[in-house]
Amino acid sequence: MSTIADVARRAGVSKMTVSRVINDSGYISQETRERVEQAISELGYIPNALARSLRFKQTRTIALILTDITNPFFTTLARGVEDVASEQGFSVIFCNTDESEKEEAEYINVLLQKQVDGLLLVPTSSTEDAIAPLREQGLPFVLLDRYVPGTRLDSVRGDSIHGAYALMQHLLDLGHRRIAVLSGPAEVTTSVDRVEGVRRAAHDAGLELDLSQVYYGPFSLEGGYAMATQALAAEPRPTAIYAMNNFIAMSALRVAREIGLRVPEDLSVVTFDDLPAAFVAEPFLTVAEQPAYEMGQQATALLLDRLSSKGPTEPMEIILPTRLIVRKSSGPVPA
Amino acid sequence: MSTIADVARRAGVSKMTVSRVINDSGYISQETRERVEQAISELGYIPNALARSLRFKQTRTIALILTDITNPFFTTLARGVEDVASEQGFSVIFCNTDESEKEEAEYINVLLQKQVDGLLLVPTSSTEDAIAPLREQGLPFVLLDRYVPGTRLDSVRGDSIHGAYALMQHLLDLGHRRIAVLSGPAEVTTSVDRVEGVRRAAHDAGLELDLSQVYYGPFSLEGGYAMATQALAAEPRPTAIYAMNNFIAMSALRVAREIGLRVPEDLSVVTFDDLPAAFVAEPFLTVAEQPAYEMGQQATALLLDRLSSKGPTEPMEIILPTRLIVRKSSGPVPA
DNA sequence: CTTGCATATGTTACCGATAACACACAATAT
DNA sequence: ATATTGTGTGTTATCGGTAACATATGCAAG
Repeated sequence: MSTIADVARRAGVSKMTVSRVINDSGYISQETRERVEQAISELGYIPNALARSLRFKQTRTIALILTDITNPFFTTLARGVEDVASEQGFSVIFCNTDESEKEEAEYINVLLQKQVDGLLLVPTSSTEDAIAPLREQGLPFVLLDRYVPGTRLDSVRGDSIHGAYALMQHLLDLGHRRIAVLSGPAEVTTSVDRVEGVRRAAHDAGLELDLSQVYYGPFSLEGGYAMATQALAAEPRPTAIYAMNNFIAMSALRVAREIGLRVPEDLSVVTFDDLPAAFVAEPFLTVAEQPAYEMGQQATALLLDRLSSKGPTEPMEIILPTRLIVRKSSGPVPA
Repeated sequence: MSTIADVARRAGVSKMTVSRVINDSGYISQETRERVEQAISELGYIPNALARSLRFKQTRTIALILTDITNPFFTTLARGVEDVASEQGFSVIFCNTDESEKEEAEYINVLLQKQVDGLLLVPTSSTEDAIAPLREQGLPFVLLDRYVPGTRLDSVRGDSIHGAYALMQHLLDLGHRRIAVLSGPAEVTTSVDRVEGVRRAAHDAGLELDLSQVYYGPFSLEGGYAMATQALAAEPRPTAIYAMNNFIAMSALRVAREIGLRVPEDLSVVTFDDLPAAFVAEPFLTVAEQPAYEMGQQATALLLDRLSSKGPTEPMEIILPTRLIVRKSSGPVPA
């Protein structure tokens, strides 16, 4: 691995002259430039970005901390992030926390050490603990998908309240009254907001949300399985299941099948988050779809914007609309 | 952002002493250690990994270059990579090439500049062009999923030949003889090997593969759609479609539905790559499943191993077995 | 003929860390 | 009493770049 000094020696000039050729800055005679370029290609010289970063205090690297890249919502979002970042010459480090605050804190610590220019974060907890070090070190960051209540921070997320409202309204319109809500963790803002959307829809229909019908658990297949099992064992059995994410919905479908319930004849199932068309031959689930790719794009654009513009600005909250897609998993109340 | 010099000043010692405290190296009196630790926490000092990396020539960062993180096979693989890497204290930069050699070359260039310690690469082309700079700069790398024919390089991949063989044998056992093979790009080794597996299975059954029934196209929904449309328009129509990846299979199912063919009654469909259980309520496709997560894990383990052990070793090719999972998308030949 | 500016290149210091070496002092060995 | 060893700390140089400043030459303007 040759350095700028090697190139300089070979071309018989100073390091500075080589630097000028590389960065096309200052005055260089045509002849010198050619000699330097010759030396560069002979040595296969590649500038060391580390050294540059050390001086410039800029790594042109950002990080994306999410809970699990394996969740198709986050996969798509990650793709949106990487597309925008790479277009603007930034690299993306990705990290999976699995909802662990400890993992999250460790990743943040490492990323601070690595001097990433900015951070996109799907926060695991609703407290400010995780982001405290970020503020302290002055690292620009944008919250993704979730936010931290009571703070004003840059954040990009789906419109959970209205999305949840529309989905609930759809069930109510179909005549459902016994609706089991399988939510994510009670501390996560997406859960809270979606339950709130559900509550409002019920309220606006002249009903009150039966809190005993709201289950809380992890946003995972296992969490969904446990909640669905419990919910469907209740008497009288709910006529609809309202899942707060795709994993939970998938488990609900599984449990329904296991206990011999047909969807939607015996049980309606609706959920947040759609699955990419590439994964489903025949789209079946009625969903509130979030624009995951755009979320990733916009969060990254916002972050990179923060990096380039110096002055402090008002925090920005970008809330993207969800889209209700009615399919075959929801139907009228069974007789 | 405070530096080691700030800490030293505040604690009234030299930078070296602070460095010793941080790294717990050399001799330090208890009293000095406490003063330094005090200063560190007062300043919220975080060591600059860039500066360290510059000295040590080690960034503890690797990169993963793949075609598209959105493909569930690669998503799962990426998760395997990140899990092993983070466990060993490495960060992962991820890059999507979309099968573009230009993108690939650009990413590689940037990553070389950023001094990543190693690279995991799903090569876009079958030539050595892309990896030439890697060898030249002496950057350790492991090929993933695909390889470069005629070279001996570290690589981890699925057993395409035997996987394809088993899947073909399954179709032949069911009595299918008119089988359309919807392959990926003809230059990609996974395509080549899978077609070879198909050919061998046919040969061993006393048949010869009808090359006019082999279609080549991108490993994408669009590619699959075009190939499936063409294949199913042929006369006599094939009784089975053999897709070489999940996207192609999904499009094949779509085309079948569009032209009113029932699967598997009118048409059997089999494919490489399974979808994670979380995405499918009722698993339907007969597949040759590749252990994507393990592939990511093993490739990363191999790469990190190369980084820590100095001496040159024999290149290692790890070929992981695929698993035939027979489901409902394949059935006997229609009468 | 001197001043001034454009052109071309080199020198020094620095970004933030650490290895290697130097130095000072105490305790122990001879 | 002196040499040796262990302990604790500081100084210098370095990783690979670049900003800021310094230097040198040629040519046009006053």
